[in-house]
Amino acid sequence: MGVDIARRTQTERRRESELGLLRAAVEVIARQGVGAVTFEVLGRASGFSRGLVTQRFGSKQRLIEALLLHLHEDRQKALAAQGFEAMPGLEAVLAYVDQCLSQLAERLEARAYFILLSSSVAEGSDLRSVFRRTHAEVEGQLGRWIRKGQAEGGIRGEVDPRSAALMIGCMLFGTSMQMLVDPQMDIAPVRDLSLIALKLSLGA
Amino acid sequence: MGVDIARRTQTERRRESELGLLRAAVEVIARQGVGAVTFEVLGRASGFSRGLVTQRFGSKQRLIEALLLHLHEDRQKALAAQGFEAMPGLEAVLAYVDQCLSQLAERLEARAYFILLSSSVAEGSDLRSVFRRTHAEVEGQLGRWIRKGQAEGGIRGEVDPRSAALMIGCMLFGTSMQMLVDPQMDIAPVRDLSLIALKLSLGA
DNA sequence: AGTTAATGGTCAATCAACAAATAAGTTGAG
DNA sequence: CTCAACTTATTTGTTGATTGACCATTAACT
Repeated sequence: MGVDIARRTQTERRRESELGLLRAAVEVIARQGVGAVTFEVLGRASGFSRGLVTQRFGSKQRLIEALLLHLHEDRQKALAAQGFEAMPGLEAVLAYVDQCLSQLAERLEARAYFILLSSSVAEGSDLRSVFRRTHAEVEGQLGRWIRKGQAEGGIRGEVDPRSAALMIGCMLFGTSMQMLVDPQMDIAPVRDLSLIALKLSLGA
Repeated sequence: MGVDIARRTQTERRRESELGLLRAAVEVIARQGVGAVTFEVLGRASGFSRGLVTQRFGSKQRLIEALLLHLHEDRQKALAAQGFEAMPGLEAVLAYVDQCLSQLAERLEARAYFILLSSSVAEGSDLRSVFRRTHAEVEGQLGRWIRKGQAEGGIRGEVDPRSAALMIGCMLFGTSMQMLVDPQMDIAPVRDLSLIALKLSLGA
């Protein structure tokens, strides 16, 4: 009985290669852009062969869709773990904005997400519908916090939660994009000003 | 001496074909995305042949660069014609924001601009440096208006003009992108809320 | 005639996708 | 327990389609 270090079950192999390919896709996209995503490059970056993507995902298109789903699920999980629900509404909104903007600098996944989003806009691809859904989810969440804030009295009642949520979404979107255009940008003052603007326009 | 309707000088021919190609590029980009921009498609859309782009611009890359320059110059001209300079600072800022957001729905050029921007982010292309410059110009302009507003007393003195300008730029950027992701989006409430937020956070 | 503009044939490179071949893991009969 | 048949995972060879670019030819202007 040798040291069966390398021995894994088929399910494990499958899972590991799938995650490996997704991770590789994130890195390639975040570092070199979607244009660099070829089966060849993906194979090298993942340590597998160029043929595996097709085997696992059927096509490049589907790999990207799977990746997007993966990124979104991760994001939702991270969100749930953050404890925003326990905070007062206004505070939750502000903390969420804060966290989104920080993540972009730190996490390759966040970069990859917005780069994919850019790509879908650039190509007019139907991946946009997926992004519409994920944005709608974010805005739904923001809207609930805003309503909660209104119930608590921390947020003015005249504010329309849907519109405010959408505006906040746009703000986050734009700041994230600007960071991708100009990575040198100092995000702190923009974040601070955005938070102030939100406090003033939402706060009771 | 026949009716020389079609007779043009070489310079005119050159200028017309160049503008025709640029106009075609705008339309293709705005309607079908940058992925659809091939010499073939561009030829058909412009009414010229697929070979002309290479003749006029040398390469696809250079066509895009020329287009970007063209779009930016047009935008600057439109801006100058708008009479923002005569307004009080705060008002100019708000009117500018308003105008940017309206244009996006109306003008193909504005769509094309942001689609190209998305593409440069998606591909990590060095076209981003051009966008950094154009954004810096917009922010410079906004910054001047803000300083003017501070001198006039309409904008609070504590506001840092550079950061505020950058924040406004991000807001515009994000709202524009969101419109490209979801053309069905109702922009009016977002615009109104954004303007309110700006008034509250900048206004004295 | 001479010069400049525009066209369309052609080529080489890139790349996604398919499929046949190989490697790794599983199962069950002896 | 073990090894051979079988299933599943992975690799590698190949192909067809797309497309940017080049260039020789034709058309338009001077």
